[in-house]
Amino acid sequence: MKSAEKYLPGEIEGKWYEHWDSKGFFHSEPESGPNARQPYTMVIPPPNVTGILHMGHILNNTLQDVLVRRARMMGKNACWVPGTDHASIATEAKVVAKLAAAGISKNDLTREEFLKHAWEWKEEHGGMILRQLRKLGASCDWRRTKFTMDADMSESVVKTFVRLHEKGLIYRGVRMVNWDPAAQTALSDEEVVHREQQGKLYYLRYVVEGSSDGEAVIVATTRPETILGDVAVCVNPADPRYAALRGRRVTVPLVGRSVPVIEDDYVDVEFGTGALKITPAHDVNDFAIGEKFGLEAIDIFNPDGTINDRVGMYVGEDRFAVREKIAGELAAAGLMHKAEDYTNKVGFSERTGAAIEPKLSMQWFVRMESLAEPALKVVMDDTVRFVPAKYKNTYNHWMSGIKDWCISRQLWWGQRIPAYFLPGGGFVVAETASRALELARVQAKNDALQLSDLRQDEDVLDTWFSSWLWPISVFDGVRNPDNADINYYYPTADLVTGPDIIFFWVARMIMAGLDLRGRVPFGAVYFTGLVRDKQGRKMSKQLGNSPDALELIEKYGADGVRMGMMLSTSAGNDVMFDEAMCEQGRNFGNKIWNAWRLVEMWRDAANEKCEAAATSDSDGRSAPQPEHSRLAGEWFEAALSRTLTDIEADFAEYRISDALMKAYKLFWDDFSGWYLEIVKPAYGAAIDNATLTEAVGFFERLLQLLHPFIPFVTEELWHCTRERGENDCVTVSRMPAVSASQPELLARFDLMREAVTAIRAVRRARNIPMRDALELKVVADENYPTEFAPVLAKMAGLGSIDAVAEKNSDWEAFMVKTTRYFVPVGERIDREAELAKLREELTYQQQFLAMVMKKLSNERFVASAPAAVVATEQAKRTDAEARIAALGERIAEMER
RNA sequence: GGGAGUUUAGCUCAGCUGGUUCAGAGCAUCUGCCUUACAAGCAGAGGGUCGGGGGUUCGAAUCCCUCAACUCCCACCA
Repeated sequence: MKSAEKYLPGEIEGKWYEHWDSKGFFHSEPESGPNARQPYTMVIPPPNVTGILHMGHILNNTLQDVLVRRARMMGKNACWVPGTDHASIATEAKVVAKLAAAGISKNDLTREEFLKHAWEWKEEHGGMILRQLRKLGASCDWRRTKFTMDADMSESVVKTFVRLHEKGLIYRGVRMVNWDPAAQTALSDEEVVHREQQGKLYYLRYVVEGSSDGEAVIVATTRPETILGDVAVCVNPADPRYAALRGRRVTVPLVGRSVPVIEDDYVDVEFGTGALKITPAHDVNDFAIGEKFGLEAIDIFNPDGTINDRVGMYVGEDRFAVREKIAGELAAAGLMHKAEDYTNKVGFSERTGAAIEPKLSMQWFVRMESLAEPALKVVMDDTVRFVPAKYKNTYNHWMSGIKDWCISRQLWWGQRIPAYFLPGGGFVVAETASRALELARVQAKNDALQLSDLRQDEDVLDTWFSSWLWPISVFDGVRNPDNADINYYYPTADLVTGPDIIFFWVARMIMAGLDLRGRVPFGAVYFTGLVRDKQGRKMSKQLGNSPDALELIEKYGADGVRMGMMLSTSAGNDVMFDEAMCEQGRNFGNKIWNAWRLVEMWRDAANEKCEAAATSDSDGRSAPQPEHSRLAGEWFEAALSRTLTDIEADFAEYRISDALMKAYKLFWDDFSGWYLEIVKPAYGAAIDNATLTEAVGFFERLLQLLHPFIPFVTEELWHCTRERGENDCVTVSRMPAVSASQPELLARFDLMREAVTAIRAVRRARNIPMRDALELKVVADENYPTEFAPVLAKMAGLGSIDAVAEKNSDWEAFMVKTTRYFVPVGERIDREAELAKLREELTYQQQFLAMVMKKLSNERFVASAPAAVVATEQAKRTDAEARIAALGERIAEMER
């Protein structure tokens, strides 16, 4: 295949994805036997089924794809399972909104009707994000695509619920829960976000009963509307101010209810007035106190946050409207002592944004303590490695103080709780209705009980109750715990996700993994940061500061966008995303493209010559390989090998951006800037076969090295380097092997490069063009890379290199390490400038030597520093002394 | 209120258990080049008291203390 003239990512990307997919390169099956490959398993953090690709997904999935593609090329049997999440509350909210727009209220529909709409919505909008992931190049095993509400996945969820219930880890009870009045469901603690809010602190007068002078207790509250549910006023028993109130009763303002004054040391004497109103139904602490004192809990709210008819005031009005209104009426009635500005933290629903109402209700909970204990241990001892490790702290803190998990949601979209209520009270929990009936008959001691007598719990389970099974359920390991897939693929290798769901998801997956399979679900968790914009703001829809992911891909190519992301990310740190990075990525693709065009040009020229030779019957054999090309090959082999080694180390530490940067520099600087320039034939000359073969070979290995990062352009060019069958793709090729490390060779090549740079500087200063050959003189010592002289000659445009012992006055001089080089520039030498430069250099070297000598003459240094450190200081001294001597000589010569 | 983290060049970040001329990289900037692979490029250059202060040490960007700024997480003070 011949490369196109210009690098246009849009023209090649889609084509290759289709090809990979049609070949099934990303599909994995378990292997066994002596030749079985090791699995490398990863499960995608399932995006919301109706979501669309945003920058966070790009970051997250590119990282995963890099890891998966690399593992595949390292000879592992890579399996990356994709899928989507039903996102109970968010999806239901969307469906409700859509129905509302069509004039349909959820309340008018039956559960079945609503679910039909929801499934329609899912079919229509679902899975778009998965198609977008293909654009990004994600090498998922699409045949394994899962949805958390697929029949088998739901079965796994129900089975797990039953199992945990049997183990006594699930219970039902009336608890204070976080009530979302918008979604009209309970939420787990993790789904509530606390934000500061400007409000008022109202000081209300509770008149003491039986006092003639209108004596009152002043109570401070931020929520005056809740006085409707007041059942007591509480003071600290040690508070002398209220000693006289012991055993008295007070009247709740406006409401007129008579409530007792109780005493509990929970009350902070310092805060407010030291007197607290007790509203057990609407405050967690009040609830605890209410229980302690056996007080009634008066729930004053409807599920939607309006006032109910329990008290008969403000019925049907919204809680916030009532707050305003009641404050005014209290003031009018002289029951408002004062109101002051106050900032407090209010909980909001993560999904709907509604202010959370603490509400007493009957819910299902999972007992967490016994699950959390082993799950904490495996993270602290690195059985599950957290990258970066700082998240171990966060995890530890949460796990140590873990609360029970409220798993019931008053929604329809999700797995319905498999609990069945009996007509005469009580309930049974079972995987199926028929099993439930069996159990119910036993429990009720009534064989005549029919299915229609049972009433299944209306609630569904928290979405995370299905997500926490994900690494197991995608391999059907819940229903069939001994199947081939789960045995081969579990535990997975790495998990890539955001720290924001460390509790929601990561912690719970570890618990589920340990509980269901006795093994952790993954070996490492790589936490990505948040994607922020250039100004450091979180990317969000509201701010509109998030670039359209697909437009970016359109503009820079998926390779460019992937590269832009990878360049600006390090584990756990937020990504300050800058589109300029994508441009850099695109430019890199262009660089690779053009480098190939150069090599291809040489090849075409060589072939033409060969054909011409064949027809003209003359000798068509290639010229012998020039020495500089042979040397360049030797060097680049070593450079490539070193980079491969370094990159391996980076991957072991999950330093993906470092790895990419190394590959980037290897390609751009070493390969394109040096190797290709060294072996480039003179204008009009043909390249020799040996060099051409070697150059193509290097190019192919570079493509392999780069492929995990930028899969598309590398695949395209892979098919240009030689004729290949349709199965011969870089994506399924084996990563090149590392050859022997040659640090000495690389170091000496670098000395040569420095000499080239110095000679180029001389040319620039004297305005000597490359076509004018220079003669280099060198006082060769052990730091003179004599073996690379042919390369030096070519790259610096030298006519000759001669060993000399002494400097001539019209030679311009420079040093590389301890080696002295001279370039005769004839009349063009600028004596004064040269002298000034030399003196400056001399001063620097003298200062440096003085510094070294100070160290070395410090007895304590020599005595306490390790021998190796002292030795390097000695070497520095020798070097510096040599340089100073040389500089002195040169200056003396110049001055002569 | 508790905890964690960050602070190094204009920007984004490396710098692992203190010691290689350690003060780095990429991008950006500036200078000179349209040199037949690439101007999405080439050859170069400039740029930082490593947040402030104090300490430990022969030696500190690196360890300790302290102050400051920013970020995140957790938490029931009305």
